[in-house]
Amino acid sequence: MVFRAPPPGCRPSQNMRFGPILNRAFYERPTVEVARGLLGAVLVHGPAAGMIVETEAYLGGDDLASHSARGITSRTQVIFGPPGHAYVYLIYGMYECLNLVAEPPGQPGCVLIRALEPVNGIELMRSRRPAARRLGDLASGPAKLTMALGVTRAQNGADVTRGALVVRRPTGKCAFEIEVTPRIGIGECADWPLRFLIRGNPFVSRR
DNA sequence: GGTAGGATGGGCT
DNA sequence: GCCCATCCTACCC
Repeated sequence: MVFRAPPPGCRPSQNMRFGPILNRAFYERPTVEVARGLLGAVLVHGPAAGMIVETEAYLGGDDLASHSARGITSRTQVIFGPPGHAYVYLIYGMYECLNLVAEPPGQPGCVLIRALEPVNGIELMRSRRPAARRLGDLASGPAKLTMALGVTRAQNGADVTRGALVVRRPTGKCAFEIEVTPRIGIGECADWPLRFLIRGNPFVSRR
């Protein structure tokens, strides 16, 4: 199967070289700053990689949409731990979603990665995502991208500042505007403006 | 182009 | 027992 070429615009080049790994200090900041800062960065898992084009912030305090809202449990303890770690959870009994923990240790806050623009290892991603018919379907959703990258609950609690699963700065310049909308698929706090996406990027989960 | 409905299991009341 | 931070298929314009 031949994928249609991606449209022109602010695109990462395929087989691009990446910059340095985002370090602990990057994540040890307010969750919204981390969510915005992750846009344009490259999520790498082994040979597969994609540029982050859509994120959502899940806060502490009175954000009742957050899994951390009802306190520390065996599932949510990672969110209260040190920043720069992966929080991966099972959703609808079938799919897995990847978050990156923000805020100082002890303070809850995490960023859901909602969509990637595939960059490297696209054939491998295709083999992991047989249902994807177009390049734009490969990683354009929180569970699609974990399938494409091979991320599972085995990575829950993993340190994303070192190891197989990391986030890197892109090299070179890539200017874009950040669009802000309410988060998708939640009941509580449904109108809070905590979804961030690269404006005009065709690989987001929805417009 | 669009959407209704089903899959499927862990977390929490 | 109910609720999901979802995706895919079938079916209908």
